[in-house]
Amino acid sequence: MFLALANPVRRRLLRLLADGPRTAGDLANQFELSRPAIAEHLQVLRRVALVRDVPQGRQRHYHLNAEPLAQVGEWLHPFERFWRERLRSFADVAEEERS
Amino acid sequence: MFLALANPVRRRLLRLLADGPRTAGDLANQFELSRPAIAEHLQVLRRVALVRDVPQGRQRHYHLNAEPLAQVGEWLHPFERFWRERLRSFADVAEEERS
DNA sequence: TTGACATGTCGGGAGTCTCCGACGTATTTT
DNA sequence: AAAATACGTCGGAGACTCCCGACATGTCAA
Repeated sequence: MFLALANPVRRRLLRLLADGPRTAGDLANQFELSRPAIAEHLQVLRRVALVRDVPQGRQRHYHLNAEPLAQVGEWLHPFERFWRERLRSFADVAEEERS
Repeated sequence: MFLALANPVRRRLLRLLADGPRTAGDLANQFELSRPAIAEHLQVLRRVALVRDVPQGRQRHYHLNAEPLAQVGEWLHPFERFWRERLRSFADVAEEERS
């Protein structure tokens, strides 16, 4: 999961798919990389269920399945208070200065 | 950043530090790994500013600096709607079934 | 000052990641 | 049926990750 997100190409793939489904070749054309490289990245994303593929004729439409990302959100949650607290205290200071 | 979180040992280090500062040796004792291994993980976390170290005598106290994690939250944000929508529609279905 | 202690860093081995060209497979077109 | 298209996967090269034992550095205690 975190490992799948550790690669910038895969993160960009996910962002692209957030705008709607795309074919494998279409996705590959968005990068400087070779088509096999993208195919392998898509395989990684498929393994952690972040994308699903729907064969359609000789093409293959990939679409996002963002739900597993919720796990990341859950992991992140206990830490949120740290930067939110910091933001709140910053706001408080601003508040104080205004009065 | 994402790369730093890609390792389970480093994620566990961060969770440990969320409860308060600890010395390097103390942290190392929480793992089956050798002390040098932990020292290197801490170096990675230091490089992305997720931890800070405060030398104190011959020990070194590490403490969490969670702010860079906000970047992860920001990256995640555009995807949140996907699973939140799904959760809402699930709730709607439950609501419907009850009536 | 000498010895013990807490820690960082180096060298190197085993495994993994990332990438590519080449090849195999299924589907559509001619 | 044959050629073209859209893919996936394989073999292998190069870089990187993770780990450890050994060593270096700095600090406190006797």
